[in-house]
Amino acid sequence: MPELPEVETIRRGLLAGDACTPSLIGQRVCAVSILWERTVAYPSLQEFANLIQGTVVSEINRKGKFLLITVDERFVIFHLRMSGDLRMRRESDEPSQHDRLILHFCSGWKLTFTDTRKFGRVWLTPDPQTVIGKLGPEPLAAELTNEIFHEMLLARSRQLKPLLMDQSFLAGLGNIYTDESLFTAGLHPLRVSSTLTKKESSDLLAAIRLVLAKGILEHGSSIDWVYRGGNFQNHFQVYQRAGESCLRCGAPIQKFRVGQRGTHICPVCQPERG
DNA sequence: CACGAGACCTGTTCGC
DNA sequence: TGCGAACAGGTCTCGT
Repeated sequence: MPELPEVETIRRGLLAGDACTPSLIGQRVCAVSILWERTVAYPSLQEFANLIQGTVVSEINRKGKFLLITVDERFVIFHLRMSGDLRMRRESDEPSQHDRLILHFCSGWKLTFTDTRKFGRVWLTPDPQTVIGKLGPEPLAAELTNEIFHEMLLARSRQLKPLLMDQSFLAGLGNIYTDESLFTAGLHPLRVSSTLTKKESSDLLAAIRLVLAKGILEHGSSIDWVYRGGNFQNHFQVYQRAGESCLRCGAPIQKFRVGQRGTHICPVCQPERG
């Protein structure tokens, strides 16, 4: 599920709650269940359980694909990786087969971290920088200007797709939103970052922001068996559309591998040479 | 520094 | 129908 728009959707849901679910804010932790030990990246299982006990949730923030939940003077930081999901459930609700960690609240609700593939991780730390300190800038932040972004691209000599997916370069893009952004910008995934003109660079940043904003507006993408109610999958221009017609020019969408990741382009709209 | 391969995991889909 | 291979929204580590 989770790239920036999906994590942001989860954050907003936990923050606001809905008709059937309370907000995560204000919940007091009365116990924790750790069902897959490797889920806890830091500290030890024992310390994690001891330190979180009795704390109260006061804030939910996001940086890139990380979700930061403030509990008293510390932060519970989740990374959902490939298949993680977070939701509020009643204590009386049936446990899910893939629950990996559960925060039990005094209110009778619980926050369940469900993660089929077990790649997801959680940290509990007083200093978030130890976990998210190496992340690049938020693509949606106003401080990231066209000039800065162009300089960032010129400072590297890397293929655009792996560079955009590098979280230390830019925080939040994954496979789907990278492919969609490159298509929107009309740039080939293998273009070398240092060759981009000022215009191409600002077009790319605008494309990234447009695609991410649409993704958030549609509550993220719901693919395969993991369904959260997002709708962005119905707006894909190239992702998962190999062989289908480009919605802009009609040429068949191509799929190939870039750095072990399935990559989708329109060969006409995204020529190899700029 | 840049890049590819392998590892970490489970579940679904595809090809024979 | 059955079975193995390939593939999936991510990231880390290692070798070249």
